[in-house]
Amino acid sequence: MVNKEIREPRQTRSIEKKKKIVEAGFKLFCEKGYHYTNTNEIAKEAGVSTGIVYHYFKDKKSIFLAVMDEVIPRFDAEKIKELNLSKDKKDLEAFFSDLIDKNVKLHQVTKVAHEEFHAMRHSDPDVAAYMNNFNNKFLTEIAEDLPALGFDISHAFEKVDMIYHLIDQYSDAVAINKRDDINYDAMKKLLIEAILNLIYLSIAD
Amino acid sequence: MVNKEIREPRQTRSIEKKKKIVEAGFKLFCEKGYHYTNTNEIAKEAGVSTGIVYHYFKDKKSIFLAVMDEVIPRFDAEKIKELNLSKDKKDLEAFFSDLIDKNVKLHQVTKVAHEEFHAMRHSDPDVAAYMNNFNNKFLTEIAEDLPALGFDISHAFEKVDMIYHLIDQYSDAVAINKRDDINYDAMKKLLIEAILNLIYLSIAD
Amino acid sequence: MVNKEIREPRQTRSIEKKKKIVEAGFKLFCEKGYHYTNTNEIAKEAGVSTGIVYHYFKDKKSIFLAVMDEVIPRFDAEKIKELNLSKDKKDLEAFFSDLIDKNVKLHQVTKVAHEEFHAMRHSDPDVAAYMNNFNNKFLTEIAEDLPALGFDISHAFEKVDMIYHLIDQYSDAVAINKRDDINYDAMKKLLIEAILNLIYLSIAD
Amino acid sequence: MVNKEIREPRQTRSIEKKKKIVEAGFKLFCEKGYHYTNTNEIAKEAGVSTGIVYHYFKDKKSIFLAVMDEVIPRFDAEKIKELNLSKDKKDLEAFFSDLIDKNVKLHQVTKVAHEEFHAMRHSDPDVAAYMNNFNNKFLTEIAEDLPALGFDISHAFEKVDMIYHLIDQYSDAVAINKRDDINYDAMKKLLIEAILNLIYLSIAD
DNA sequence: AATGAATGAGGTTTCATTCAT
DNA sequence: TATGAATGAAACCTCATTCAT
Repeated sequence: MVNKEIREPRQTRSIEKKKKIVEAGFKLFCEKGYHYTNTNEIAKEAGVSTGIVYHYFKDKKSIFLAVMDEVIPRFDAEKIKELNLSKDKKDLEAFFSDLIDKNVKLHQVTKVAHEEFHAMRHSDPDVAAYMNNFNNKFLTEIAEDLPALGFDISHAFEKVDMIYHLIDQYSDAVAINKRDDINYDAMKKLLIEAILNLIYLSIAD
Repeated sequence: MVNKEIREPRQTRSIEKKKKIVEAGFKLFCEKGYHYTNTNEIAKEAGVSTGIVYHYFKDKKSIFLAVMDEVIPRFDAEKIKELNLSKDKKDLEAFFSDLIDKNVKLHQVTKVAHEEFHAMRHSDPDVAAYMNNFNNKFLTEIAEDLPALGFDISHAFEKVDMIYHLIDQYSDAVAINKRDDINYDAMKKLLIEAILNLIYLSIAD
Repeated sequence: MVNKEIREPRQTRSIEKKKKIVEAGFKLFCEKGYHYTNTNEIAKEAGVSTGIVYHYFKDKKSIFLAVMDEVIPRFDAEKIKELNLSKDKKDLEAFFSDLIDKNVKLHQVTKVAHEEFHAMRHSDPDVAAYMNNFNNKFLTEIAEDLPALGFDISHAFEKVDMIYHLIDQYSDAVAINKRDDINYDAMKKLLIEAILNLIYLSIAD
Repeated sequence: MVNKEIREPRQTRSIEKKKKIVEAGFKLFCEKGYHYTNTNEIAKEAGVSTGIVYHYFKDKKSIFLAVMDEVIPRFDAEKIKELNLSKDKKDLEAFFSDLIDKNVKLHQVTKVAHEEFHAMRHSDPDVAAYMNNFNNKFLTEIAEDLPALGFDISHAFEKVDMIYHLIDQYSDAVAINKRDDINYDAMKKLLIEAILNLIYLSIAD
């Protein structure tokens, strides 16, 4: 029917309105989940009319995708910032301790958002593609940057992937799913040891 | 001739019907996600009428809860079976290699289910409570069994948790989200080394 | 998504409900036109709920198609009945006079319906295909039946088509779009003469 | 240097803009039908803004009415031109053959428009009034012109009407709704014969 | 005279749940 | 127990029209 592309508004006020919709979507998706948030609520939360939402977005899912576009890079930007910040660190133990602490905090803040993204990933191929692609790119970049950071290690891509998930898993556990029988401080020490061991591990091809 | 009908006891047939509904729900939730599966489809897939679904279940969410109740233990039973099966193994390297391979296979089937359960956690406190407890209980059990299996290691709970997630993460990567720049055979070797290192790692409290 | 075929209800009460929806659609489409009738109105007019409409029909257009399916054959059945009725007529002039009169009356009754069908034909290919097919089949059948009726004329198909439209056009003019400067009685006589001439006309191939 | 702008008179530019909107409306109404064309599309097709459309036209229907006002006369002007062009023809057979051919060509373009106008007639009394009058006026004019063209025939109005519709019907069939079992060349010959017969037909009042 | 973002009522359709049988 | 037709609230989305600029 109508060739209806998603508008990229030029004027400042318009961009702000689009942003407001994305922010409203982000807030509500986090609070209630994608499927329990309806477009009228998003419009109301953004302080705009129903119609204008569809002026800027093709459909509800596009709002979600825009939220991801907006939010995920914001999170990962913070992660990379942490990384750069410690470029000249020689004490790897302290570096990872720091990195882990920061990641835990980030998890505490972004928890709901990540959960929702994760949830959507399952039932929607577009979301899945987006998230997989993003994570992979992120990890590949880090692995590629390692030599410049002074690390010349074998199987960098594989190790970075493993380390990333170890840290993420730990952060997740601390931030979201705490167990009584786990000593998280001890676990953190184990984690750092495991990471350091892993970095200098070499295997026979 | 005497009309001698074979009468299936009602309760049994009921239970079977209920089971069919749960199986149908499980299948469809995995395939399409909770929110994209409707009750008519579940009924059709189960080979029963729409109405009867509401005879056995209060509402749609109850079907989901029943699926969790029914399905998650089944998976974990399989996992534990694998573990028991190799109780007498002395060669840990070979043991973990085997365990990883089996977990990869299991993953392709269970991952979708787990993701869906995880996804629902966000929008429903009942699901959240269930999920948070389950995995934890499973891991706690394994850690508690370790001494009986001949392993007397420090920080068993923490290590089991880390190892479990390392393996799970690897399985996930292989089964679902493969990257081009990763050599998964090398990664597996690294993984096993890391696990073995971790097991005998000791840290100062 | 869901494979949702249009149900063909078996039970009598269901069939009646489906019929009611079609009748309601027919009535409202005639009164207000397809685009000015909404599905809620159809449901209300049929005395059913909105939902059940979509139990029997895939979408709004399907209701329209069903109305056509139901109504057009009904009209044409009447036309053909007239034709059979006069199988043994020898006086062609009287026969056509009669046929024309009846067609005029039919036009007066079916006018609105036909106009609506015609209107939809333009903007909807499905409707167009249906109507073209129907009319063509109807005329072809008549032409094929002519020998059995005792008429062995050349170019029967072409002639039947022309005669049909001549009569239809006349009926339309009388029933719907009367002009002051036309003497419709005289026109009818001309029409009959033209038809008779046409029947026995032969042309060189 | 004197800033000497060439100033297009406002009114003229306005009229041109209005014309563009009408042309756009005509094009889109023909292509997709009135109800499937929205005002934004018309504006875009006309190369103007949405707002300005409502400066020149009260509402969407007014655009349609303007399209009719503008377009129908244009077509009929062409038809009459064809007629005049052959004023001095003596060979009626050749004349009609030519007229038919030209009408067939014209039909492909005008038919869609006429159908749409016709369709709108049903749901709108304004359109109905306009349409009912227009064709009638056109045919009346031709019939009144006939004596001046050298034809002094009885029942001119009725015959012109019938001939017009015979040709139109034929053109329609050839241009739009071709059937396999019809030989359109033969049909054309029959058509011309029928017309000639009709012209000189006299009936008893 | 001109723009195009903005409005919001209203349309079509879905689906968890109920109910007559 | 069992059926599946029936309900109707609520979701997503469209579009004629208005309005701030």
